[in-house]
Formats: sequence, C-alpha cells, structure tokens
Amino acid sequence: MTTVRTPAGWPATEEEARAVQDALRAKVVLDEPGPPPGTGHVTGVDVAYDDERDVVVAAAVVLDAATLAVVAESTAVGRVSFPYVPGLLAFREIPTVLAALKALPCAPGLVVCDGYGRAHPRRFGLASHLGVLTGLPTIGVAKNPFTFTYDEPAAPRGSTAPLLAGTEEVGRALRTRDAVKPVFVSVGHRVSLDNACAHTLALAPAYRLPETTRRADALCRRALREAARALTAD
DNA sequence: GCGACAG
DNA sequence: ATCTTGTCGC
Repeated sequence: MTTVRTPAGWPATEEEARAVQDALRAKVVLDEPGPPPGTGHVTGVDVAYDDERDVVVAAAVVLDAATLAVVAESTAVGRVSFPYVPGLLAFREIPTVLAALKALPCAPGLVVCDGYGRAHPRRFGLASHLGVLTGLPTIGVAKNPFTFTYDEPAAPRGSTAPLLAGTEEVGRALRTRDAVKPVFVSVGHRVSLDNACAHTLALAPAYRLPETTRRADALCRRALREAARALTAD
C-alpha cells in the first residue's frame, strides 16, 4: 500500500477550496460521449476514514467492463487533508484517491466515483474534480440526492427521473433494482449523462450499487482495518 | 439568521 | 463516513 501526504498548496480554508472549484470548473469536458458500456476497463474508487487516528485509506478496483471480473486493485494511505464539508468532499478524498489510481498496474478506463459530478452546488463535485486532475472519463454515482429534487422513477429497473437543481437537470435518479431506492448518477468529465446511466446500469446487475463501488468500498474498509491494526501493534 | 447537506 | 446485533427473507 502506497503512502501519500497532503499536496503542497492544498486549500486550508473553505473559501480557498471554493475558489479552486471555481477555477477548475472551466476545464471540465462535457461534449464527449465517453467509452461505450461493456467495453474496456471500469474502475471504482472509494475512501474509508479513521478520524480518530487521522488516517484515510483509498482503494481503486479495476473491472473488466464486459464480465465485471476484477482485473487489478490498489490501495493508498494518507492523512485526512480536509474536514467534511458538504460541497467540498473532493478536498477530503482526492489526494489519496489519486495515489491509489497511480499505483494501478494498468489503465483505469472509466472511473466511477462515490458521490457527485455535475450535481453539485457549483457544478464541480468529486467526480468532475478527479476527471479534470487525471484527464480520465469519470462519473459520479451517489446513494443520496443531496439537496437536489427528483420525482420517483417508475418501479422497473432501468427507469429514470431527472435530478433537478431548480429546473436544471444536473443528473438522474436511476433505478438499478425493481422498486428499490434509486441511485443518483451525474456526469464527471468526458462522459454524457445517457452514457453514465447506461454504464451504471450495466455495472449493477444484482445489487443497488454498481460493482465498482461495492468492490472499492470493501477493499478500502479492509485496508483501513489492517492499517489501524498495524498502528495499534506498536 | 437558521437548518440542510455527497462521504 | 462511522458507531453496531439480530433478524426477516430470497
């Protein structure tokens, strides 16, 4: 597991962090469809915390998009680089996630993030931020609607409803299982919203959450437990 | 001003 | 995110 520290010049205040988002937002690419679902690699990234010990662990798990088989995985440990502030989640997760992505032995392909992309107060959530920093196609799949509104999608798996900021569609509520609470999909970087939803559905054949997030979540939790055990052992 | 608020 | 046992159901 690779170790990272907070990058020099990392925002120290909420005001600085918002300024970074406002500056980087112009670099987001929204006019590319992105890779076709079911081809190449799809990579899930997730993070687990131990605020008590000031430890954060990120995991990246690469799947074969056609079979959903695990192709490669990596983890990285770091220090908590920012407190949790709604709208500024990226500053808490990104340094360690970047390290995990860099530690992968192969190309990540499409990156699936836990959280939002365009569905964000300043249209620059975690997935957008990670996309701009890496140049990779990214999408966000969140478990909650944040502050946005939506009408309940129809009951069958595959049904969608717009996720709205006022009248602007910033993402989509996507039903991945019949009659089960939808997930909330938004575009990160270099992927269309239609394609982001198609990928998410293809990645969730059996459970509400995409296999990418499930795998990354399980891996970073296990790695965090092991890291905490190592710190306690001495 | 107050509360809500991805993880 | 994280704290946490059993339990109902396929």
